[in-house]
Amino acid sequence: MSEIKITLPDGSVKHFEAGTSALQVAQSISEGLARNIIAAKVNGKVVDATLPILTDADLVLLKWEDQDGKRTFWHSSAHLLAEALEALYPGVKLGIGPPVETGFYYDVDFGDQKFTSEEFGKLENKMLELARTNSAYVRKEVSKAEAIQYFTEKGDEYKLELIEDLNDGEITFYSQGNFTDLCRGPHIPTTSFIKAIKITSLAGAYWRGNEKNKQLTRIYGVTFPKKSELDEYMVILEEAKRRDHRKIGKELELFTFSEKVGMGLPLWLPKGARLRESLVQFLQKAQVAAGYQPVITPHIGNKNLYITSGHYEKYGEDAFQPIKTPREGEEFFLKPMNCPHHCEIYKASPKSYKDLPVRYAEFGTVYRYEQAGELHGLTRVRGFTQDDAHLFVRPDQVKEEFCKVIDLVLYVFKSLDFKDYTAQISLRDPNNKTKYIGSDENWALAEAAIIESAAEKGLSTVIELGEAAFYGPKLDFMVKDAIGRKWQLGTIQVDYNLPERFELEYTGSDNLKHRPVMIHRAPFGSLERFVAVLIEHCAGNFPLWLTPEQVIILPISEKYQEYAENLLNVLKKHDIRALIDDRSEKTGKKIRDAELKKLPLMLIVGEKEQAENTVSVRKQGGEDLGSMSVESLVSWINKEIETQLN
RNA sequence: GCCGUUGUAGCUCAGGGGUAGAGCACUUCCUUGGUAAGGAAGAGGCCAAGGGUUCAAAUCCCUUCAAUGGCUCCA
Repeated sequence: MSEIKITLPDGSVKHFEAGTSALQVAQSISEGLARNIIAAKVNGKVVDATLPILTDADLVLLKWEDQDGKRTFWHSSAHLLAEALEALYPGVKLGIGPPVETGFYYDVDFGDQKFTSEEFGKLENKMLELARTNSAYVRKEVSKAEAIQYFTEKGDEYKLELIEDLNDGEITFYSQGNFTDLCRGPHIPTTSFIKAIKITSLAGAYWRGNEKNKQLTRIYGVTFPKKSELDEYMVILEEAKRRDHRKIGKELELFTFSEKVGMGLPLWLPKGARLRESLVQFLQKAQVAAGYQPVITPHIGNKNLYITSGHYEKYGEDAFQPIKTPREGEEFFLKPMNCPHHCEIYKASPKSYKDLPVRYAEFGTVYRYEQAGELHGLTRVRGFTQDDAHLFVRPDQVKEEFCKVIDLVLYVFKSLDFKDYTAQISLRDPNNKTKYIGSDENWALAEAAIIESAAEKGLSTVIELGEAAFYGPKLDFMVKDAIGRKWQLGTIQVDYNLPERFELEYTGSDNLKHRPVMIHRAPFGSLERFVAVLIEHCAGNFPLWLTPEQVIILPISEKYQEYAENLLNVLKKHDIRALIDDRSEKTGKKIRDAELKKLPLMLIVGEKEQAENTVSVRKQGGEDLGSMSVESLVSWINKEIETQLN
């Protein structure tokens, strides 16, 4: 019997007989540890804890706490869901059942049977019942012929379709209880690990994600190894709902929608507009410092502009339809992006290599006819304002300019305390080039420029194929909302194509005409989406420099109304956004209301303050800053804001 | 656009085949107060819109619109 060396993460090496499983290794350490082992990572690959290890290996024992452990746990839960579905609804056909970020789903074809959310409880109970049978997840290698035979007999055409794409010799089945599924694994040792189950939602989902295929019923669920973890999860969900920008936006009177105005067309209320204005000023200042020049362009553009840019061919049918004029054949589109307009600004005068880079910036409002089912609060709308800019640069300047834009985006994120973002390099889908315009050479140049710049700035990035814009690759900054959905905020794009389409030129030092490269960029992405994500990040407690109302003056009684008004005037002179609560209410009530409106600073003024010409300052949340002169308050506020912005 | 869910007062929600309910917000009056809810009265609704079933519909059915959870899409 040969012996193998198992290296554990702490560097210790243990000797075992070949064929020992990760679970047995765990048992050799302690029974308690073994009870918590969900799966194992052998030489970097996640496998069943029960899989025999045949050679020397690095071994990581995976528990629930590990990301890969959770994924395995939820994947096995999907199998349990499928088993319960087959038991409750005989004849259902199964699609796929993978883990997701939180939980898992299974796509199911119910045929003629009905399944509604009222049956979640029944399904959960069945799953729990099956989990308690303590069935082992058993792996079995099968030949392609066996696999086809099994699912042909079962009549599951979806699985058969999946098997078609698999190679003989790499097909495995997993079984637990009365259920067998085509599956690569790995899985948890037995069903009894699953102690708490929640079926969370029901959705339609196209088979293999293709709109042309049949729509299956997707059942989402989440499971835990302890009941208490499920309870905690439900609390977190509740908390996330409290942070929802649609809820807070309503409560803080930031924005609204009107059926009459039209779906997906946000209306900014005074406080929301104030907030947005602060963001615009903040970025404008940073952009001027970085050498950008503001430009302004109209909200519509002639159809020919978009024929030139290529947008008409790509989106013409799915956009807001053109505005016609009394003149025969004349058509205008609501502008869906600002780039073509900016290209024409570039062309307004001849450019020398000495003029470049040219950086045109515009807070440009654009209109896109998003599909009805896609609209979502402020994050996906039909009319929105991009903090757009286009840089026209010489080829030798691409990387330097790209890096400077990365710096600007990072500055914006840092100022707003966005730490939890992903930098995503979105490249072309190499298997579906027809979706894109432009030559392979230009795409190669643009993709290389992005990858190199991101590396140079030391960004840790993920690469996504097929996520590029149709005219060029992108570096996208993705941020999660309260419930974990990912949204693209900042974006930087390198584009060799539009300069060609618009025949943009500059005269080089050689006195010949050259073609500039375009960089599209938007640090916020759009003000609407940015504000939405910002709200969810800070739960409506905006930084002092940004919040629509910074200070509220709370006179203790009507007797101090005049004093309060004097204070208000002083604050306004110092550009501090302040208001007075002059209702005939007690101080406790006024404080409570100010807290609910998330006002950062409350000034309580009564007999004492009036006599001493001071204010008593309470910060939101209850901290007492004591009493001070209004001048000291102003400098305190200014210092606070300065700290926040640096 | 597709599958599911929802739509009652400004907001949060209860109710439910027989003339619409609560709390908060709002208005007026009383109260003039010291760090998270003072008291009273009042006003506010075609129960999303349209059609059906019924003696009778906010309630049951259908259609549309909108919101919402997903899918697909996202210049």
